[in-house]
Amino acid sequence: MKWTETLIVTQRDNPQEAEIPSHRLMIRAGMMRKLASGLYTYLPLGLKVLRKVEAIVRDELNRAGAIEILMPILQPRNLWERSGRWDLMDDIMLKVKTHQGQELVLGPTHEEVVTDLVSREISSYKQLPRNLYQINTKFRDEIRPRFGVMRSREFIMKDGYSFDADDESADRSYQLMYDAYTRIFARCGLTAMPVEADTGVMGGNQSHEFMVPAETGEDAIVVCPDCGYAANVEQAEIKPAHTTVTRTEDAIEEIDTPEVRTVEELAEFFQTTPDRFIKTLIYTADSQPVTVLIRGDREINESKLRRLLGAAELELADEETIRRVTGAPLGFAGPVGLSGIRIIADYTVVLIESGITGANRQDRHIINVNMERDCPGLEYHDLAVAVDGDLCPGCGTPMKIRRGIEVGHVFKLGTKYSESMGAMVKDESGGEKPAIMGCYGIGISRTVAAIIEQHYDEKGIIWPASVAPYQVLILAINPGDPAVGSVAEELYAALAERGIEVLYDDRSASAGVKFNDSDLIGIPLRITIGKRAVKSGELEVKRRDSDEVIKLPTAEVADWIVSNL
RNA sequence: CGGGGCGUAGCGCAGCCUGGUUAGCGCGCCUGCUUUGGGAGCAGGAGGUCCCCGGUUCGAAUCCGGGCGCCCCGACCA
Repeated sequence: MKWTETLIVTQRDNPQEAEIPSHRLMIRAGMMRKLASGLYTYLPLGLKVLRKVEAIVRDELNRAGAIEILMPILQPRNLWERSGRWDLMDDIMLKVKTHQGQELVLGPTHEEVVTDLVSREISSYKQLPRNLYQINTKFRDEIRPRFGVMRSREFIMKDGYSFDADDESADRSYQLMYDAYTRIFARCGLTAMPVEADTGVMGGNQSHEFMVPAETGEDAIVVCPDCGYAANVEQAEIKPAHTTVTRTEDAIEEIDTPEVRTVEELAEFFQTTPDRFIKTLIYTADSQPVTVLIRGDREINESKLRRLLGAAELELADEETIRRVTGAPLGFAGPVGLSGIRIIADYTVVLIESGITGANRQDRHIINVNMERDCPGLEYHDLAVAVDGDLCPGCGTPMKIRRGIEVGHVFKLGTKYSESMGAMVKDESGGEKPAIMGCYGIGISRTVAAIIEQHYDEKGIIWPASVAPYQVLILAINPGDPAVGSVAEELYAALAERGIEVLYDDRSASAGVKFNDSDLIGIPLRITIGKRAVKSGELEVKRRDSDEVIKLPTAEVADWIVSNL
C-alpha cells in the first residue's frame, strides 16, 4: 500500500483527552478516531491490527476444535427473562424498542442466544462436546468509559461457549481454552498471566482471568512470588496471620465522641492509628441484615462476603436499618452487646489487642475491647481485600499487588444457563441432563491496546511482527527525485510480489516528518531510500525495536526481507 | 450518581477575571518557488454558529441562568 493512497493520518500533538500510552498512541498514529465517549472509528491502520489479532484468535481456536458462528447483536427481551438476567444486568444493558413495541437488547454477551441455539439443535450426548464461538461487537452501557478502547461502550469481543455431557469432559474443554488463550496472547507478543478470578454476574464455579501486567491496568492482582499463586484482588484469599497477642484486661470504658463517625475522624480523636478500630458494617444480604467486622485499616471484600453468605444481592444497609439493628445512627455501631443479628468477623479483628469500636449509642464509642472476652464465639472468616504483604493462601509467603489489564476470561459455568434455557441432552441411559457449560471471552480491541501498553517507547509504537499492520515500511526520502523514486517503486513492487505486507511512504514530506511518523506507527522493518543510497547501491534496513542499521545491496534487499521476517 | 476540570479553525492552546473595532498564536491544510538523512525556508491564501438556548447590556467569546458534550477521581463494572 502506498501512503498517499490510504488514510494514515498522524498527529504531532498528544490528544488532550488521552491519559494512557495506548490511547495516546492509537490516536496519534492514526489507528482510530473518537466519535463520542466510548465509541471509536477504526482507521485502516487500526483495523489491520484488529484483524491480525482476530486471525490469531481464529487460528488457535479452530486448532483447539472450536467452531465459528455468528450470532445477532439484537436479542429479544424474553430470552433474557428466561435466564433471569433481564433485571440483573439492567445496569449495563443498552435497550431499544421497535415500532411495534418489542423490546430488544444490544447484546452485552451471548450466553442466552447460544444456549437457546444449543437447546434447539443439540439433543444427544453423542453431539457433545461442542465449542461454539464468534467474533462480534458487544455493547455495554459502561458507567464510565475510559482509556480509549480499554473500556468502551462498543467493542469487539471473541466469545465462546462449550457444552459437555459430563464434568470430566467439561474440565477438558475448559483446559483446552485455557491453553489456547495462553498461546493466543503469546502469539500477540503479550506477557499475559492467568489469575484466579471472581465469577461475578456470570455465575458458575471457577474462572481465570488473563491479565497483562501494566501500570495503567484497571485491575489489581495479587501475586505470590514464591509458589506462583495469582488472583484478582476481588477473589484473592488471604492466609490469616498468626501473631501471638496479649489482649487487654482493662475494663471496657464508654467515651463521649460527639459527631465522630469515620475511621479517619476516630483516629484523629483518639490520636491513634486505624488498626486499633473494629470497623462495624451493617450489610443487607438478600434483604437480611448482617453485621460484618473488620479492622479499621482494612476493607471488606464484598465478593468474598457475597460468596460466604451465598447472597445474590448484597449492599450496605440504609440508615434506617442501621438504626433498627444497632439502636444508633450511622457511625456508632459496634459488636459488643449487639444481639439479634448474625455477626461475622474478618480474621484481622482477632489480632486487635485493645480495640475501639462503636457503643451502639449516638456519639459514644467504647475502648479497651478484648474480642475474646467481650464477643466470645464469633465466626471468623477471610473477608478482607488483599493488600501488599498479605500472606499467600497456598504457602504463607507475603504477596505482592500488581496492576493488570484483563484481556481474557474463562469460566466454568456449570448448568446455570443450560437449566434456565432448557439446553438438555439425552444421556446413555435415555435420561435428560442439562449440558455442562463453559464460557470464554477475549476482548479483541482491548488486546490491541494492551499490546501497545507493552510495546512502545518515547517515539511511538513498536509492533510485534505478528500483529503489525505492515511488516515493512519503505521510506523514500525524496520520492520526487527520479532515481530515488524508481528504486523505491521497484523495491515496493518486488516485496508486494513476494507477498510481503509493505507500506511505501511516497509522500513528498520532509525527511524528519517521515522518520518521526515511521517511528510513531511502529512498522517492524524500515527501509530508507535516499540519494545516498541510490549512489552507493546499498539500502539501509532498520528494525523498529533496535538501533542497529543493516546495509544491503539494493538487489538483495527483497530476498533478505523474505528470509528475515 | 457524588467531586473536580474543560468546551474558541482539523490538532494543541491564548484571550474571559476587569464586556468595546475585522477573535489571536503554534502546528496542520491550499498555491507558487526553493528545499529534502530526524518534525524545512520564503511569499501568498483558505478555514470560526467562540458548544447550544435564554437573559443582562447601547454592546457578550467574556457577566448571569438553564441545557448538552468531553475528560479526570470516586462509586460502579464479565
